[in-house]
Amino acid sequence: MEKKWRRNRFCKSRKNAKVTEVLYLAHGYCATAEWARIPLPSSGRSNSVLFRKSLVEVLYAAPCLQVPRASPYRHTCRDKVTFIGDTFHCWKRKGSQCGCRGQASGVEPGITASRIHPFAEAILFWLPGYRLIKVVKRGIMENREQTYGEVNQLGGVFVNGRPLPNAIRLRIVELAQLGIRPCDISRQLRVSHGCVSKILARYNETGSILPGAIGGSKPRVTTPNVVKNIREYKQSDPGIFAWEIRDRLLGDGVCDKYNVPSVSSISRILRNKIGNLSQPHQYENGKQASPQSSLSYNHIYPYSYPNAMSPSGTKMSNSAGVPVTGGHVSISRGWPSPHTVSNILGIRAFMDPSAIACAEGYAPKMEDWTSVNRAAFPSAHGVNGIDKSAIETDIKYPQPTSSLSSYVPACAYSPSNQYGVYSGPAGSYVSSGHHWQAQGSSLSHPGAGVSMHPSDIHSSMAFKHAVRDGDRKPPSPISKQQHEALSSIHALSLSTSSS
DNA sequence: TTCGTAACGGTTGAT
DNA sequence: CTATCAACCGTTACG
Repeated sequence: MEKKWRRNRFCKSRKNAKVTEVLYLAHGYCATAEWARIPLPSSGRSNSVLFRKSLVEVLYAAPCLQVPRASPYRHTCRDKVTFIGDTFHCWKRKGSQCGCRGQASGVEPGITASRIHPFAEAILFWLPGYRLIKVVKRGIMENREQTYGEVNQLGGVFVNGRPLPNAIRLRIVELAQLGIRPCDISRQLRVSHGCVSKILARYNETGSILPGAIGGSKPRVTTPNVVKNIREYKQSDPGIFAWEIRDRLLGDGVCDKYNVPSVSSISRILRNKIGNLSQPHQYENGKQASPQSSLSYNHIYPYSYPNAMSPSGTKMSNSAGVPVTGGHVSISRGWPSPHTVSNILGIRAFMDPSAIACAEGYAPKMEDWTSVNRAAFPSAHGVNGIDKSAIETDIKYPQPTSSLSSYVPACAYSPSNQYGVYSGPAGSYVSSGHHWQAQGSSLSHPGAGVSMHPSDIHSSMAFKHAVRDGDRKPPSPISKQQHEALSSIHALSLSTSSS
């Protein structure tokens, strides 16, 4: 934290450095007076234009404070803000209504500012006199040990180290296909532009919206089959060099360039496993290699996912049922259905109750994101169908009890689970030149204010064959609630705020 | 202003 | 069971 602070504190070249600082204060990142004094003006009215501007930008970054641009301060220099219908009322500390009002869209009555956005209350405490009175550390940022989510500068919620929910990733791609600029997508979805750029670039390259496989290790290259071949080479030519063995492994097709052991590995094998050639086949006698395991690590690497779950919930070995596409790193993980948006959205699971039953491990976690999505993006879905008990089963990211719970993300789905929302090893998408151009008529109208219905997307949008991860994951269906979450994402208004 | 990218701090899962 | 490692993540700041 302090590192971040310093990085920005001394980043004089950035015009919006103060914005960042204010945001960090709002996060509760730097709650001590010592920290707070440094960049701030000592008194109110003598503040610089830049600083005032910065505060305005901060306020605009806070989604709860959709105040008229004409006079943001008039509405925000109060301690409390309560939303009543579409009108928000600013309150003084003592509880008397000051009469300031403004329009706030998409806000339910009676919700306080801090529930709309974790920045809000801290900013409100900050603003009067432009002096730091008190930094209110909200629950979401109160204690790092209890923090399950963070808020970026755009007000979006994210979990550090974890991928964005697939629904949002999909939304990014959808909006891009509608012709919306990445910067606008970034603002609208409150996802950093770097992330938008990355996801779009990846989609452009691979046709998949999926994140990469996190964790795990590279598959062993010294498979029993490789060891067996090395032994045979050594037996047939005791004076053979390790690099010669390596060449022969490649030449004989035992390995390819992706999984051929290094010379040092071969040396180690020779030393440790084949050192005593008087005991031939000791390896096979001890650890009988399955015929599958010797087949094709080369087709799995570098995106092996040995722990991927099969639809039946049983562990699937890497090579079991892996379609091998000659030499190419096809890396299918046994996805049976086409890589269409419908499958990406888990429609198959939605239609198939038996499949839903297989997704129990995933459902509650996605639900956590559902709540996040609902909070962050005004949705047409008014009814919250979240299964509380399902949420509570997430032991890794339990729902906090603070009033900010709607902001707290609990994106704890494992990669395999997350991937499980998607399915399909390709086939339906025909790459045709510009990936970013609309591929269906219903998506080809980048006009302003377009409201996109989920069904439009489902029916008209198809994803290219995913050459990375998507087609290597077994299908793991999603629940109805997850589908609802995705729908709520789709129900977003596409109106972009041009700056 | 927009966008690509590297640094960063984080998570994950195999070993 | 824990530590290590190498993959990936999204945010941030820079250019």
